[in-house]
Amino acid sequence: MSDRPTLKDVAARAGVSPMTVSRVVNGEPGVGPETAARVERAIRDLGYQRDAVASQLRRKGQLAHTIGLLVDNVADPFMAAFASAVEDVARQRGNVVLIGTSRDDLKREREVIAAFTARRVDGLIIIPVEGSHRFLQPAVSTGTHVVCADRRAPGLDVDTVIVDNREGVRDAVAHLIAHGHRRIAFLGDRKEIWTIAERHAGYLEALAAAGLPADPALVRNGLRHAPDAATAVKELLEQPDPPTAVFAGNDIVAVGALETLPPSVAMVAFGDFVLATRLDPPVTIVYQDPVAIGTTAAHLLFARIHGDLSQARTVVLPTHLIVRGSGELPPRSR
Amino acid sequence: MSDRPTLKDVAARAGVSPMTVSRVVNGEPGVGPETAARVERAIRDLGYQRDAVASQLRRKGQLAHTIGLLVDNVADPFMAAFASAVEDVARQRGNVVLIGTSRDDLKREREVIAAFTARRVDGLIIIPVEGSHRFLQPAVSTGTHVVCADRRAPGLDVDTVIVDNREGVRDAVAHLIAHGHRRIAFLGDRKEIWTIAERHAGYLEALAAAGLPADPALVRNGLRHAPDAATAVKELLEQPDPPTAVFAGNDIVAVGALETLPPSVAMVAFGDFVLATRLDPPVTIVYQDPVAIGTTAAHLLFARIHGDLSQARTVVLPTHLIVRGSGELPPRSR
DNA sequence: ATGAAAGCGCTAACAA
DNA sequence: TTGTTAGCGCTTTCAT
Repeated sequence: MSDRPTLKDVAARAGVSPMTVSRVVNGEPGVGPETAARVERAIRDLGYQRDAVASQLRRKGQLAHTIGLLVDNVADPFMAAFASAVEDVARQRGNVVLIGTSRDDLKREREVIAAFTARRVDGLIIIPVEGSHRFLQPAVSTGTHVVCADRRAPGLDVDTVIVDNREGVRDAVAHLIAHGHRRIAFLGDRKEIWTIAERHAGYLEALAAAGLPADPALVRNGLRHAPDAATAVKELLEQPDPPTAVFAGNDIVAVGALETLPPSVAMVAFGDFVLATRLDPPVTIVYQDPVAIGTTAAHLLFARIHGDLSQARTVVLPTHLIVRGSGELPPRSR
Repeated sequence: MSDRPTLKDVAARAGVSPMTVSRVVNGEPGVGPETAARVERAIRDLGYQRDAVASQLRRKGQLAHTIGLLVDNVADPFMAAFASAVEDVARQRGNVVLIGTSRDDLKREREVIAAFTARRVDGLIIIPVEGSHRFLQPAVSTGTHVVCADRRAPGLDVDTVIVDNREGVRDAVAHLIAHGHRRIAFLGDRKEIWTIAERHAGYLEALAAAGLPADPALVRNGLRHAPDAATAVKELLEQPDPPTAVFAGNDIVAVGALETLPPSVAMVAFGDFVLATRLDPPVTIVYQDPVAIGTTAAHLLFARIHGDLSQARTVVLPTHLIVRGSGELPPRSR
């Protein structure tokens, strides 16, 4: 296990100065073809690879070609697809991606982001957890660009890519109402999460628009994992005057709910999931495109990195109601 | 957008030498409490954060506390769960993770790995694509530790974490045979992928052990996406003497196959997937634990990074046949 | 076309 | 306890 070869080693072997090697490595002009060939040869012989760390240090104001990506949980299908899209764009642009997870914990988010900025990333794409993100301000003002995705971050004036959660849910709940439902349950993850709060608001707006009462007994929040949702559904259906329809606030909740939800109860879910079309009835969803969110966020970030100085903007991507059956069931007393 | 403050800036503000600030930042002894307090203050005032890049450069032989993780595709649920586990262990150990994807392309894999090693990662965890990995040898011999996960890499003598694919499939196909099936189809992803080749081998072994002929017309490989599998199933069932059971070589193929597979045809799938229990019939699977694979790989890597010099070893994790219904259906002519 | 000197931000090694 | 000097591997700047 020897040391990795340096510029100097290559220079010595090729019988030139380190500077000449540097020029060859970086494809800069001003090296004779004969010399260049000799240097190339030495590079290959030694298996030399430029040290990006050292290079970055000297090139002041230069880019690290590294971005940081912070998600809540990579194992979540939505975030996995999102992260995949970000990585793809980054790669096309010759960047590498540092990935980290917050697990819905602001302290952890701060630590991960600190570890990223300590490594001088050029920018960050984050799915922010609840809480103030003012701690990012110093990084932002010293040139680290930040883009928020999926959720807004309060007190942070940066580019943001979201979908219109409120509208998506409003339409979906109106859809259930149009099919005759009056008692519609809302199942959500932690309501501190921005998207969940928005979706809950959309739910309430749809009820209000139809002149229906909002019964708190039909709302269950804080469902983090699938089994939580399964239990919540069971409890909801056991109470007097149970819901005839259920709105699931995200894919994980939907999948959990489906473990205990009888096929006769109508359902619409926010976000798509595998095999939703294969269930009986197939599950009607509010579709959002994680790849589009990731791609858009990445493009915004790279625009900033490459000098875009315009005002921070918010891109709102559309959602689509995809009708498959479960949301069109009539209300049915059980 | 000012420059980020350096050690020197802090030193000037606190009226001490840079070295003293360095000591405070790194929690080293030999600084008077009074001085330390003044330095801390200056650090906070300026919003100073240590530059990990510069620090790493000087501390020769020291660690970057960064590892590289290469998967085929982060959006794949198996790899997402795997990556999540790796990230978790890395974080616990104070490391950050560079993530990259190969998309089943050796050239891309090489490029991503080169980008990682150029940044002096302490180690790599890779799900290798098909092909020689000898290009990693220089990195390995200059101290970059490598662990392979999920698949073996030919010609690379490094720690490897896999499951016993062959045995898992053998048992599953034997299970189908025990339930009376004689014509069992095999649906696989690209057979160049190590796991798929192993699974196919297990399939053939089970048939041979039961004295059944291996009909090539029942084998479909190269199914990369769900729709490919759906089409393959349709074609298989249309041919004369169609299969009465199907073995799906991975979760993606399974989900695709289920789009067109009639409930009367038996099925066992390799790898679990969401809602497998909710289908009719629920899907019998060969379970493998992506989190265990990721955790094990990460532990092996960190052991190496921290000086483990023992011979490269292979950890083989078990699989489990989880009986749910679809694999216990009797053969039925259609 | 090539090289020498200096320095990026930090820390190892050695004073004082 | 504190500071000085040198240098990590590279690139900028300025010479030749």
